[in-house]
Amino acid sequence: MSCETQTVEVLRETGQKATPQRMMILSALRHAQGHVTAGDIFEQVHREYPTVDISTVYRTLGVLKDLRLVSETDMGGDTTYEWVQARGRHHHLVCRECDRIVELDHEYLESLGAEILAKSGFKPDLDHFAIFGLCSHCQELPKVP
Amino acid sequence: MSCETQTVEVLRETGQKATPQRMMILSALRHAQGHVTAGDIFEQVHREYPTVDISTVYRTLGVLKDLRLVSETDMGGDTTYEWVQARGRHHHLVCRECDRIVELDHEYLESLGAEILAKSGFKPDLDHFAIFGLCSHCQELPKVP
DNA sequence: AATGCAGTTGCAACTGTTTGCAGGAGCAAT
DNA sequence: ATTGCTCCTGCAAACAGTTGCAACTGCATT
Repeated sequence: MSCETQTVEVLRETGQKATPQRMMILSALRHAQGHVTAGDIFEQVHREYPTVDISTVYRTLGVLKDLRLVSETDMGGDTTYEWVQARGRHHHLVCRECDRIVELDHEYLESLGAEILAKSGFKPDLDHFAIFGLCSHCQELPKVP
Repeated sequence: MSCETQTVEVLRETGQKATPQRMMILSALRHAQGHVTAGDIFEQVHREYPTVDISTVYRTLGVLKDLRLVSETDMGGDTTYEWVQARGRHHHLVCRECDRIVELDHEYLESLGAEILAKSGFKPDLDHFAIFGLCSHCQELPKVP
């Protein structure tokens, strides 16, 4: 079963509809390399289908996020979205001084998730985290703005 | 040294100024129970000092956040702020189905922070986290919107 | 007490994101 | 193929939060 058909199934199973707008947004997300903003997607879809509205993009991203098909992350600038199957689970360390971003392997959060589930019964979504802090470089600097 | 004086010192040491507006925002933050939004603070300060602008509130919160005197957290609604000394480090588990919020002890994140620092040299700010997921109650439910 | 300058303020305009609404369209059943 | 119900869409208006700017002010220095 193709990726497209599979997503359509998931939508229908949850009582939702596969509209042309959604298909184009889906396609833009899947073909994107890495993280994209709602604006990026809007721009791309708008080229082929000029009447789509940015609110439809946001609403579709919301639906896909609820279905856990895309991850939503705030890394300091505009909110970014990513097709989760594209890259698997990974996270980001965002430096609050220099804004540099380093990737973090999922394994670091795996045990945290298991621990929280075991002790409180809460099942955390640990698909895509942004953790702010100071990178090794900026920790040594005597704070020069 | 009082809490007020101490904060004023921190501001001056970093080349910043202790203005009446900032003092009132500071006071509103410290006397608040728990998390407050920028709007809450604005409303309170505005009563005594009607000419303050909401942008001043946001800018002051930004300064205090950079100084690590307040924490900033997105728990789903408007961004909330908290005077860090008031409650110490704690975190929140936010259910994506029912929006219920459970507190999480700091100890769960302590080892994660140490591990990240040891292996990547990045020093994460783990003052106040919001972790989204499914609470134990909603995991059992057959998804009723 | 007066000075000078860097940091701060209020305003207004702007950004990204969300929401209410009335019309439109997908899809399951017939 | 038609129906009918429900969900979805585009629009416009609203929202929280940010930014550029000219005027102002805290405060270190004298």
